[in-house]
Amino acid sequence: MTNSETTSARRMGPRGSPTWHLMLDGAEAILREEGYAELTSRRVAERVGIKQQLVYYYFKTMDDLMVEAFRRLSKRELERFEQALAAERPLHEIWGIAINTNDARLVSEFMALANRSEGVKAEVIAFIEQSRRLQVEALNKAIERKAGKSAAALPPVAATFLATSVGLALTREAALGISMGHGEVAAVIEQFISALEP
Amino acid sequence: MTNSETTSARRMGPRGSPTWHLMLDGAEAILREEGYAELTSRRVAERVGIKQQLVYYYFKTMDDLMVEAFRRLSKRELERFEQALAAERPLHEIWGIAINTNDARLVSEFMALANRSEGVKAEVIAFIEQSRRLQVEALNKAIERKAGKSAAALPPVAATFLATSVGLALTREAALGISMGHGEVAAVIEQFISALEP
DNA sequence: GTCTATACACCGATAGAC
DNA sequence: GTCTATCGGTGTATAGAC
Repeated sequence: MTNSETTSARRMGPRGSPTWHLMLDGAEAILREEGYAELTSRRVAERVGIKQQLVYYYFKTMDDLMVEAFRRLSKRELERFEQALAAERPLHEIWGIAINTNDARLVSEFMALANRSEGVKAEVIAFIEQSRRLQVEALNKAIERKAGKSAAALPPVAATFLATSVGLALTREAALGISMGHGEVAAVIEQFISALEP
Repeated sequence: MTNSETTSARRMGPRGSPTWHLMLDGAEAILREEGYAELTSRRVAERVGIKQQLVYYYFKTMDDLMVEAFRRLSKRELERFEQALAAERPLHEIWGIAINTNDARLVSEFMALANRSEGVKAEVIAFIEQSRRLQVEALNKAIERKAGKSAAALPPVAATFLATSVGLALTREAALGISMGHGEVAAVIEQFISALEP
């Protein structure tokens, strides 16, 4: 009875259609510019120039819309990662991605969202673990390439974790207008990275 | 005319009264357990067992309530910092505070809130800068104490930034149920800290 | 100091016409 | 595929009685 599948299934639009993508574009823009508190069916509709109720033709609930939005973003980001990490100095690439301001806000909004939506949470966890896996793999390959190097300096997983978390903190603070110590930290990290990956 | 000070000032209760604190306690609990999306006058009232409208007797707007809540928390945390940092191995103390799960959630909710409220934003910025200043000061003193030591290893401000950002990332991921690489990172950081502060 | 009454905006979601 | 109509719920905030 409480099952939402069996009866009275509302009529639904096709996943992946142009309008479907348009709505997710709108949702992304709202998250990026205004934060998840403003992510409502009405605001999405307003943004893409359609009526509010049409959102529910393409997405069963707002929660579904959020999950789909993150899923799409996640896929896109992971592909970018794979491409970047294939370069010869993956640690440099990881650092470059980590301090990229553009998607930092978006990612952090989704992380906040993960605390309120089980569906989003599952996707966020999968994304973090998968990107870490990719990064570690890339680092391992790079180490093998110049084999015998002083690999004992830092386990790959620790290196990626460090780069990612420091990069996130830098961009988050920069968004607030804080810069205290940023120059010093960036210098230390970059020097360190260059030592590992000449 | 648009000034909210001049006329028709609503009747307001005293700042700092027991009920005032009670409401901030409720607000903190909500942020900690449910996130800032649930921080509404109705939920606060429900939590502390009073009527919703009474919130507006003690706080002009919900935004004011949030600012006051962070102000009170901030003061409390900075006092804890000052006390902890007076110990003989401040870097160890900073790390201990950074991986303290308890207030991490609270702080990160306020950071998200800072994106939506100018008032909260100003307080958050002041807090981050002040706590960093305290940490750097404590580290400098510790370095002077065992003077001549290999201080060139890492600028104090970089050390505190690293500890804080990695600690935050660890606790945030742990809250999501992720543990991949955490052991390795913690080991690296702790070994590093012990090398600087034997 | 706390309550009742109340206004008004916005939200998620459904039903059904075109 | 998109629209109109519409519901019940929840949010912020104010006015005024006790």
